[in-house]
This record gives sequence, C-alpha cells and structure tokens, in this order.
Amino acid sequence: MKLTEAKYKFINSWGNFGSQWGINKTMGQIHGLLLVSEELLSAEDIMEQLKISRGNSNMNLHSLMDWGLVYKETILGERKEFFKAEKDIWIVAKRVVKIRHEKELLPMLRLLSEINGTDIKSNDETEIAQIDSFKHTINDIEKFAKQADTMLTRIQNANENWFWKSLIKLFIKK
Amino acid sequence: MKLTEAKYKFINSWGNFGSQWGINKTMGQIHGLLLVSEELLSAEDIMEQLKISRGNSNMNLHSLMDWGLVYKETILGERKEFFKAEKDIWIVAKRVVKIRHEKELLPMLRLLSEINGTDIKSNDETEIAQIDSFKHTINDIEKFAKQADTMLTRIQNANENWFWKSLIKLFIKK
DNA sequence: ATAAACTTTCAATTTTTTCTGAAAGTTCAG
DNA sequence: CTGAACTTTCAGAAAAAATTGAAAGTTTAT
Repeated sequence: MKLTEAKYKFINSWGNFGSQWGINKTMGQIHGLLLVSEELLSAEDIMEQLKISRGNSNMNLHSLMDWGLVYKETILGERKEFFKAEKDIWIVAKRVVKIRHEKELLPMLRLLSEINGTDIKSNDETEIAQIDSFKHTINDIEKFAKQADTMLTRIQNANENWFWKSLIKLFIKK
Repeated sequence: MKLTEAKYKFINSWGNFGSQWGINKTMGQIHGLLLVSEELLSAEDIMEQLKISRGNSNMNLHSLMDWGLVYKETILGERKEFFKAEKDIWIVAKRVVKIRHEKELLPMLRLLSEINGTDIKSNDETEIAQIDSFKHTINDIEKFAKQADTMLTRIQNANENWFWKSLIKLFIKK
C-alpha cells in the first residue's frame, strides 16, 4: 500500500468515526489529517488536501480548537497560522468525554433532579395511580446517571496506564 | 408540577439525549414515552401521544426492537400489537454500548489492523521519511482501540452492582 | 496611510436525515 | 373466500445539518 493511500483511508475512516461522536465528518477528517501529518498545516493546506472550502476549513478548525483536539502554532517569520493535532489518544479521548459529559449528561442530570425534586400532582384518578411508578422510573434513571457522572469526572483526572491496568485487573479478578 | 407536564419534559429530553447516542429524536421519544408508561402502548397510541405519523411510529418501533430497547407484546383477545420498553437502565445502557461497539469501534479496529498489517511503500523521498511516524501514530491508536474493545466486551457480561461498586472502589483507592 | 496577506463571517445553496401519508401487504374471524 | 383490522413500505416532502464562496474584517510591513 502507498503511504498516500493509507493516509487517505485513515482520514476518511476517522471522519466517519467522528461523525458518530458528535464531531462532524469534516471536523473528523481535519483532525485525522493533522494526526497523520508530522508537519504543521495551514488552513490553506487543509483546504487543498481535503478539497473543502475556506469557510469550512476555518470553522471546523475552530471547533477542533474549542474541543481541545487541535492547537494553533506560529512559525517564526511566517504570517500564516499553522495547526497541529493532539496526538496523544488518551488525551483526545478524555477531551471528547469531557465535552460530551458537559453537553449531554449534565443537562439530563439537571432535568432528572428537577423532576425528582418537584411534587407531582394530578386531579385525575388514573394519573394519581401512576405517579409512584413514574417517580420510581425517574429515580432509577437519576441514580444511574449520577454514577456515570461520578465516573466520567474521575476519568478526567486519571492517568492512562493506571486506568487501563486497573480496569483490566478488575475484570480479570471477577 | 402536573404528571403530564413532567412526562412531557422527560420524553422530550430523552429524545434529545438519544439523538446524541445514535438514536434519532423520535426514536428516543418513543422509548421515553414507553419508559414512563406503565401500560402497554400500541403503535396508534404512540402516534397520537407524540403526534407523529404511522410510518414514523412503525419504523422507529422496529429500530428500537432491533436495538433491543423495546419489546413487542400481545394482549389476549386483541388483534393489535403492543409495545413496552426495557426499563432496566443498566440493560438499556449495555444494549446501546453493544450496538455502538459493533457499528463504530469494530470497523475502526478492522481498518487499523489492516493498515498496521500492510507494508507501506513509497517512491518519494519525503514520504519515505514519514512512514515511520505514520505507522507509529496508527499503532498507538490501534492499541487504544483494542483496550477499549476489551473493556466494552467485558461490560457486556458485567453485573451492574458489581460493576459500579468495583469502579468506585478503584477510583477511590487511587 | 496603504496594500498585501491572511482570517472570519454569513446568506445562500447543497447534502443528508427524518417524516409523512397513502397505497400495498398481511392476518384472521366468520 | 371476503373484508375488516392491523402492519409495512416507500416515494416525495419537510426539516436539519453541513458547506460554499464571496465579502468584510484584521493584522502587519513598509
């Protein structure tokens, strides 16, 4: 296989992969391209290599920077901005987990706790009978969500080697 | 708060939540509705309550069944099909993890191993210098993906209480 | 102060995804 | 059989998401 071909395959696959993780396809492709590029790339390089427009390139680079997956760098004497990817996959995963935690789990937790904290009333006979079961369901979900929340928070501060080693030990000891 | 209002809020939020987990909004809403309904619901009930079309209701119920999140039931003497949700959130989470594992991680693993298993060649001087670094990157990613794969596979067989208890212990002992 | 080099923005367009609803298909009681 | 009750399908419509590209904005060297 040619290097170019391998890179191309990887970049595309990384794009699809990303699009299932709340990162759109182009965003994933840009990250993929930067992952397999040793050199820094400019917005223009990216436009050319991925055949995308200036605006698209710019917008997604900024999203990637917001997510903390890509960094901006300057080369002395050059006017342009250059970019490089975070290549430590553990860090990449932690960043993705962090963002999704904030964007998805926290709002859900807020809602669940709001529902659980409110008195639920009804005038209708049939409905009154259902209140208990409803509260029970919501409560179960909240418990689960809280466990997940604790977990995700802790992963933020975990060290990779320790994390995998411990997890594997955990599952083996079973 | 009225029960109806609380349910409505939950269903909507569950829909949005789902749409970030590879489950489209309506699919999430149907699951949410079934989660907070004690009784079995028919496709028609769902259409009415969520104000969606027959086709939409049918299609998404089938997707939910494919995911293993909803079951079909029959009521003796009734011609219609009725549905109920899997209410054990641990099972729900495991099912979602399983599907995403298969749909997302496995294809990525296949690609990575393909790339890692192939000899990468090039005629271009500059490219030759890059091959090592490329292989290194892909290899790192593959290692990570394999760890995740092992983990996810094991979660499939884990028992909820044991899982959370062990994980929490793990993070505290740190 | 100017212009070249570069970045950002955003309305309009394109692409992708989801939804509708009517028609076709199935099942079953009589 | 027949037709009523119910389910499935799918082409077209609608909605949502992503992309373009040109214009506006910024920065820097001179």
